[in-house]
Amino acid sequence: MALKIPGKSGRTCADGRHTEGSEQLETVKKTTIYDLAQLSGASPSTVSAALNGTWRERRIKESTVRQIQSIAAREGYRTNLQARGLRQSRSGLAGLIMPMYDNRFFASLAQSFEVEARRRGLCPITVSTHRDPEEEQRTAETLISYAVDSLFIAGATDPDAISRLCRDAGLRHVNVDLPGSLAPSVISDNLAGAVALTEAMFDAKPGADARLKGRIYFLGGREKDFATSERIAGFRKVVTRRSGDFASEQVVATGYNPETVARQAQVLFQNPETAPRALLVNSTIAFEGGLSFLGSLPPETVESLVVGCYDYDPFVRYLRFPVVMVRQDVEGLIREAFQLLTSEDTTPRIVKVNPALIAPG
Amino acid sequence: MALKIPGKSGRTCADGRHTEGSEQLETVKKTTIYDLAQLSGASPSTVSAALNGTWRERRIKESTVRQIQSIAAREGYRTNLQARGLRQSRSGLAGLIMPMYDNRFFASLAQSFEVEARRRGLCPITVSTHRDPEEEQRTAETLISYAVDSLFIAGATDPDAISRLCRDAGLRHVNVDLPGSLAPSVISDNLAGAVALTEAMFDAKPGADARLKGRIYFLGGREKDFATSERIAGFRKVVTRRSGDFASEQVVATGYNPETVARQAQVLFQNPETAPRALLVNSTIAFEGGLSFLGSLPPETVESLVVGCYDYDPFVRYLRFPVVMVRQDVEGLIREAFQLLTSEDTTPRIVKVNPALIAPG
DNA sequence: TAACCTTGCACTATCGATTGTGCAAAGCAA
DNA sequence: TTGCTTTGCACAATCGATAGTGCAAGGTTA
Repeated sequence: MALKIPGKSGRTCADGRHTEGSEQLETVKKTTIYDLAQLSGASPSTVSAALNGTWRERRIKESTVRQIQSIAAREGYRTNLQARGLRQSRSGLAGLIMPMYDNRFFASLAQSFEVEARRRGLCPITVSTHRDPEEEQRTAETLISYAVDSLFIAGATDPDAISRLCRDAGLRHVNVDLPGSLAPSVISDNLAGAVALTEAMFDAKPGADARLKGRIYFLGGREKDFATSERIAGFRKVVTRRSGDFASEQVVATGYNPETVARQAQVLFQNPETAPRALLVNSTIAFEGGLSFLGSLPPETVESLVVGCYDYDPFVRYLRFPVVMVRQDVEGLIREAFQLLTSEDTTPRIVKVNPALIAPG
Repeated sequence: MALKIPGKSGRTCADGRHTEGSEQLETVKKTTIYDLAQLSGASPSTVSAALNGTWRERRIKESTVRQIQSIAAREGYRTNLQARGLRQSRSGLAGLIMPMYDNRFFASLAQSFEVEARRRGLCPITVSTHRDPEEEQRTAETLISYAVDSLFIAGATDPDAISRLCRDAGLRHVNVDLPGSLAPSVISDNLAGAVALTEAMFDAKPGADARLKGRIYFLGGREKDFATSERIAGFRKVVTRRSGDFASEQVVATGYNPETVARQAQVLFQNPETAPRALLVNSTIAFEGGLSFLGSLPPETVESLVVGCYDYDPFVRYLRFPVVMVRQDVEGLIREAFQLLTSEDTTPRIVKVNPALIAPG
């Protein structure tokens, strides 16, 4: 499938220009407020005030300030933020801990997070932890040690463990996407999303209430997962109402692994009596597995199938068949998260944000 | 298309548990080496050495060390990394600046970066800048001010501007994906990739050399972009050789915007004499636009088309028609980047890493 | 002109670590 | 016992900023 492109070697060097070169990496001495004090004839504290904006309240003459500022600019002065952070025990950093980057949802989450953080004058910093609980802890500890001013914990395996760390450090934090019991949490309304998605699947073709009786399935995810269990509940609710009937076999949720999901789909289609007429796949990752199996079915079977995906990926819109998707309101999640963070009330609670239904086409 | 799911409101509160509550956020006083010194009867410097691993060379008795360590553990001591960083003028942080997260390539890049950084005992930190040159500069300055130990600059609009900032700060850095002239750079071998992709498109159906003469097009990207121009060169080289002919109209590269690309595709297909029989789309973003147009064509036209995409997305494999893709060797890029960074030689140069061809199916 | 207020800044402690240096006690050889 | 080396640690300076406080010079009011 993946072919290494035959080049001279796996690695090529070229273009050994020596235009400017960076000679003395270690020699550079960064200019400090003390240097500027020397140069301007003012004291370090005056220089500091002139440059950090507190000069008015410290009653420094405006002309002095301007002079210092121009010298600072000339010398290429940059505030040492570690020193400032140490003194103020704040850093101006806002941290986001996520499981991974290469997933539409988390990628957009990071994107929105950065926008909102910058809007608030914070420097956003993102670290992913690969769903490794220890890595999560270590990362949280590290960020705390750098005195981040706030921490967003998205999709952590153990949010409460991180909460405890934050609490010990007196650090404001929120859980996003996966709730915890020790801090405010913002999550998608998975139940509402699943209800809407399932309804949409029933409504996709006329006469579905009877046609889909016992033939609509929920595929992918883990029943114990908070989000999955809520989604299953929504699915079940609608199926029961529309079909007048619900069997536990209609839920196959034993993981996200694409290969596993593909196998499970295959099993579902084996018995023509009960073969799916509608398939709700939980997450794009599981969906990849579903797709790789559906590709092996005869086109007419696939065409007659109603497919839903609880997650969003733009390319899914261009598949051989229409797919109803649910997209989480990432901007909404982040906005609420910042709101929770800035509110005085830090009692643990859950705020739900409604996702959006993405119709096919 | 996107319907707000009708809930009671856009926002729901629930579950106002008061289990543990975090009362005194501001009150917490973090324990320092001075506290531990008090508790253990040792001096702060001894405590410091006991905890940071330098105790052997400072000739501290092992029993003392153990005692201090156990007290530290009991008190939940965490090193204040800002203080350490200030003193050592190093931070233990490795920074990555990227344009965005929600793109497979950059997402994987961040992922690989984190793995490699952790392997080297660094704390990886990623910030995206939305292709905004000023944001890039600001972010670089901020990271430098936090004394990151190294900086990876991926896909920056102006790598050299960032290089200058780094140089002034004596900071090791590399360019990734987009080369600069002031620092070592690691990039994909776009020419080789385009050559391989174009060849694969010619080889997709027998007798293509004649059939595709004047009917194979390059779509998307900007000719001035470094990567795009290299890819066009590769495309052109193969087309010229296989068709014995190449017209400048066969390249339509005026941006990545999906809507624009869709329009341009439409124009290409208007004249049946010259309508594309093969289409190489540059980047998945442009590909989205191409897809949305192809969806409007009669299925048989699309089926007979040979499609290539210079970029990778797993869902593209499940489209109505086969697509040859090129996937950049992200792990390779990052590995080379770290190598360049740790080498003593900081002269600007370019290292090329071969991408991989992903055959359809 | 005395008493007081305002302006404009300098001095100095402080944040929490690291690190060069000094020095007493213990150990050892002569 | 003397003199020297090693062991084990304490002291104090330092990184670069911020912030509380003090104080002289110039203005104002009575």
